[in-house]
Amino acid sequence: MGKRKHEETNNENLNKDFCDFLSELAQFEKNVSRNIHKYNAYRKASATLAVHPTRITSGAEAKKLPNIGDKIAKKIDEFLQTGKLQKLENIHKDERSQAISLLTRVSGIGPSKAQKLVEKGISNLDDLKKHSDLLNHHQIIGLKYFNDFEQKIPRSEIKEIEKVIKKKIKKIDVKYEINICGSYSFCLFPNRRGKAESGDIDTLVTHPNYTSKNPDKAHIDSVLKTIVRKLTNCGLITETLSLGETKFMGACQLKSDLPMRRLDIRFQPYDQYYCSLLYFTGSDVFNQNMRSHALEQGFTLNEYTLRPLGCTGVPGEPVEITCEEEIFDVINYPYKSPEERNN
DNA sequence: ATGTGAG
DNA sequence: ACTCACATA
Repeated sequence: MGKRKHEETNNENLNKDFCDFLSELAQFEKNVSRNIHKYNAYRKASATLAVHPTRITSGAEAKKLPNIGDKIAKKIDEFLQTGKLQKLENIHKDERSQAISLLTRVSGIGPSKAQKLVEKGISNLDDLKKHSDLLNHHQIIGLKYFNDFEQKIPRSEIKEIEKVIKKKIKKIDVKYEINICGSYSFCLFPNRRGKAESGDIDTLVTHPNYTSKNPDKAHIDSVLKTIVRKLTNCGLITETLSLGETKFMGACQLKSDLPMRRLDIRFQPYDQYYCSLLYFTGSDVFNQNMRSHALEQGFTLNEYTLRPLGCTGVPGEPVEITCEEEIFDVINYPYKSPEERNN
């Protein structure tokens, strides 16, 4: 999902047109100007407007909100008066900017690599295909499946892939626990949050014998590699982008007439599994809210653990967690099923 | 070790 | 925000 521009904003955003141009400016600053501060500034401004309950009618009005200063206020006025932004018009006309923005959409190519390629005169995907010698393995696969990787994955397809993954892994040992996270989780229809489609397939795996206390490095290394080998042999996994002790990134294909899909598999310690599951199920906004609630209750929650905060603010020993509900329970937060975590 | 990239 | 994997030095 890394390459996708923006998350769906929830209930009717009255300032969506402003958010759109701010997001585009943010992308430009990140990918072309390589100015992370401006990138963050535009993103924050966009996020502020996205949740603002009323339609903004002037720059001055916007400026009263947090994260919006002089410059953005002026842009809002310009947009309100002319329906466009000269700065964006210029960017659209600029071939170098367009080339960098395009190359950046290839999985594995970031702003730095894109800039180097454009300096070498490469400005589109055909040029890039002719110069695959300049790309690493990840980037070659990203280019090969450029279109496939930008397709959303229907929930029904993820369900099928889930079946194959579970079947193959359980065949190694039924004690493995396997969950598909991300927007897949939320649903009544297809994904853990139940959204109808996802950008990629994020799989979490654990085994009771593998805990953070008892890492047994050599062994866990062979575990993930074995899983990946089996899923490759059965034809599901088609490409490996990276494979470490705890994380696989690659591609899979359910049927030959379907697109290649991005697949990640993480092997997590059993004692940290439910914090991970919560974290990777998201949504991002939900995680943020839940974490700040945890803080109010004197706990710190991250990808791995839920820990009480001592009076000095130092985190204590992790709370033992055996299911997702328990995390909600401990911090006194009303339980939300994955489908209810879209916000 | 450091930078890049993904998520 | 933070971590993992990789490439290069």
